Amino acid sequence: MRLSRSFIPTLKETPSEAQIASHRLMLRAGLVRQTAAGIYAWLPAGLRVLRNIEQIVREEQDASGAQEVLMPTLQSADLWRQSGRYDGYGQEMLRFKDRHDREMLYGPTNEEMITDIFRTGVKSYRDFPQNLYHIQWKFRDEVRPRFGVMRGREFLMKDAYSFDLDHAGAVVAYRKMMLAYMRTFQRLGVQAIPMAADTGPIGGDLSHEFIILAPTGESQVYFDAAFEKIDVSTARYGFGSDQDLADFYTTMTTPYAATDEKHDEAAWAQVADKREGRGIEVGHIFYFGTKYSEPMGLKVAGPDGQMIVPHMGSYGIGVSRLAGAIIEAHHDEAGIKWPDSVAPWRAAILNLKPGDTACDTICEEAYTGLAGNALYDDRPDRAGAKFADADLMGHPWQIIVGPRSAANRRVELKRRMTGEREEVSVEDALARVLK
RNA sequence: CGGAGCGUAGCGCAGCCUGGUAGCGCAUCAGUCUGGGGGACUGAGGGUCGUGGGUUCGAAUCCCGCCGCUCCGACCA
Repeated sequence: MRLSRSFIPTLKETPSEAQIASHRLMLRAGLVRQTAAGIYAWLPAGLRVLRNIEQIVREEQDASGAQEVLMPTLQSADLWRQSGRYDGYGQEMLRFKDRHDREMLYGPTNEEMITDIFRTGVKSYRDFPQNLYHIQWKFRDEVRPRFGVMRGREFLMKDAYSFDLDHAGAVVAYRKMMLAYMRTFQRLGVQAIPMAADTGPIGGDLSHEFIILAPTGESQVYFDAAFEKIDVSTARYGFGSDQDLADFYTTMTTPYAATDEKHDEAAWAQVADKREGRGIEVGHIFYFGTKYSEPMGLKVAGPDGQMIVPHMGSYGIGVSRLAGAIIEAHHDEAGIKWPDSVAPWRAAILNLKPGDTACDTICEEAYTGLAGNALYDDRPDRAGAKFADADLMGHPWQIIVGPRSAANRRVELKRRMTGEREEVSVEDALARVLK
C-alpha cells in the first residue's frame, strides 16, 4: 500500500476522550473511528490488524480440532426462554421487536443458539465429541463503555462450544482449548496466564480466565515466574494424547496465579520466584455440564439405548479487545510496537527524498519485493513527519531510504520493538523483513 | 445505576461569567524556500456555535426541554 493513496488518517494530537494508551494510539494511528458510545468502525490499517488476530485464532482453533461455523448476530427471544436466561440476563442484552412484533435480540453470546443447532443435527453418541466455534460480532449494552475497543458495546469475539458424552470427555475438551489458547496468545506476542475464575452468568463449575500482562491493565495480578518458562509447543504437547493434555493442564494450573480479587497472601508467601503486574482479560473458558443441554432437550441415544444428556463447555477470546490489549502490552511514547504476527504491514518503506532517483528506485524495488507486506511512505513530506508516523503506526520494521546511502544501494533498517537500527544492503533488508 | 462534566472548523481549544454579526494553534489547499526526527514564509478555503423552544431590539453567550459524548465509582468478553 502506498501511503499517499491510502486512507490512514493519523492524528498529531490526542482526541480528548481517549484516556488509556491503546485507545489514544488506535485513534492517532488511524486504526479505528468511534461512531457511537462503545461502537467503532475499523479503518484499513485497523482492519488488517483485526484480520491478522482473527486468523491466528482461527488457525489454532482448527488445529485443536474445532470446526468453524458462522451464526447470526440476531437471535430470537424464544431460544433464550428455553434456557431460562431471557428474563435473567438483564439490561446488557439489547432487545427489540421486528415488524411482526416478534421479540428479538442482538446476541451477547451463543450457547442457546449452538445448542439448538447441534441438537437438531446430532444423531447418535457416535457423533461425539464435537467442538464448534465462530468468530462473530457480539453486542452487550454495557452501562459504561470505555477504553476504546477494550470495552466496547459491539465487539468481535471467537466463541467455541464443546459437546461431550460425559464429564471426563468434557474435561479433555476443556484442556484442549486451554492449550489452543496458550498457543494463540503466544503467537500474538503476548504473555498469557490462565487464572481460576468465577463462572458468572454463563454458569458452571470449572472456569479459567486468560490474563495478558500489560503495564496499563485493569487489574493487579500475581503469579509464579514458572509461567514464563512453560513450553506449549506442539513438540511438547499434542492434542491427540489425553496424557499430554493432563500433564499440560497440571503444569498450567499448579503454579500460583491470581488477580487481586482472589489473591491469597498466605499462598503467595510460599512462591519462591514472584511476578506481579497489571493484567487484561482476553479470554475465558467454562465447563458447565448440562446447564443448557438439559433444559433445551439436547440428548442422544447411547450404546445401551439409554438417553445421554451431553456435557458442554464454552470458550471465548475477545478478538477486537486483543487489538487494544496487544497495544497496551507493546507501545512507547512514540506509538505502537506491533508484534510481527499482527502488524498491519511487516514494514514501512520511508522514502526520505521523493524525487531523488536513487531513493525512488530503491523504494520501488523494495515495495515490489515485499509484495503487499509493506506500507510505502511516498508522501512528499519531510523526513521527520515520516519517522513520527512510522513510529506511531508501529510497523515492526522500517526501511529508511535516504540520499546519503541510497547512492550505494544501502538503506537503514530499524526494528521498532527494540529500537535497533543498522545500515544494510537493499537485498539484506528485504531478506530480513521477509524472514 | 449513583456522582461530575462537556458539545464552537478535520483535531486540540479560547470566547460564555458581564448578550452586540466567531477566534487561536495544528491540519488542509496554492506558491516559494527547505530537505535524516512533525521546518519557515506568503496567501487561501473551511463553522446550521449539538438540537428544539423561551427571554431580548439583538443569543455561541441568559433560561427550559431533548439528543449526543466523556470522566470517577459500582458492574462486566
